[in-house]
Amino acid sequence: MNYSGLLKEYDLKVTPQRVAIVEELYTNGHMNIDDLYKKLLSKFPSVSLATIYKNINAMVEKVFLSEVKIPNAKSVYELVKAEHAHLVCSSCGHIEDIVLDVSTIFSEASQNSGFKLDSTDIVLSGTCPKCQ
Amino acid sequence: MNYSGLLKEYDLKVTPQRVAIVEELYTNGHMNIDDLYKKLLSKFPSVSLATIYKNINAMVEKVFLSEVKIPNAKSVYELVKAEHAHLVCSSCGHIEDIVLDVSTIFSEASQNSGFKLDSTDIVLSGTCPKCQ
DNA sequence: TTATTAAAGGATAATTTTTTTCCTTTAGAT
DNA sequence: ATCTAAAGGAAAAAAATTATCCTTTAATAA
Repeated sequence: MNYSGLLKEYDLKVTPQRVAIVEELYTNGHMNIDDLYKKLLSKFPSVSLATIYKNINAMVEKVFLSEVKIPNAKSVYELVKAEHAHLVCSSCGHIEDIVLDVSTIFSEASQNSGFKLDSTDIVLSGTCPKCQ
Repeated sequence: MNYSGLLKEYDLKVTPQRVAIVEELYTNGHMNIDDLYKKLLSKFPSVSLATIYKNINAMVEKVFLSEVKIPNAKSVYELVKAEHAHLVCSSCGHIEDIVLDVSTIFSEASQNSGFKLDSTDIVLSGTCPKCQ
């Protein structure tokens, strides 16, 4: 995967720290700030936590990453991709993506509320196959 | 509405500060920590922010309140009630409840993932009627 | 009603989390 | 190779949350 290219597409200057962040997120799917910091520290022993924050914020700003708020846990970040929901295992914390057909819910909600909707955030919690 | 009774049902000692918190949430539906603190300050000029935190945590612990994580905003709290989703206006910040039929999504997700699901957190964002 | 006690409130300190500042380094363009 | 705006790192500052300690009070029972 061409991480530098991805960063450029989103008007983000390519630095080793940024490439590492994107690489980690690409590999692990969902990570919180601490996960990222620990991973980056092993590659860049002097990396600063502020660098993680500044970069995550910049990437979210450019709509290259998105923040996923998880019940009873810290937010995780992921690369922006096609719309999807999230599954969270309350037992082991594992998070995975799932594509759902939300059109019914979407129209049901618009009609009943009068809102002009433009995005959905769906997190389903339960127990993953391994933890059952 | 009998706020003291509600608190007792959830094994929470009845204090004026707690009654005020429940009253505010009952009246306003969804409030964040700062909203609550400001409201309580007007009734109890010497109330401490720590009291708000301690009580909110206690009430969440007893499953009397629940935290709702909102995209790009602070969490809000609400009285626990029948399952429902949330609508958020990106323009004015207004939040309202909406009851949706999530059974389809629920079974779709369980079947495709193997997760044993037990709760859904759904936040739909858009523009409310007033802001359109 | 009063006395007792465990819990809650308030003030403050301590932690934790996140952002900002300031200076040095570096990526990207010339 | 040079220049410049932006990024990194260290540290401080700010913001958010939790803990501590003492006082007050709600709930219980005498």
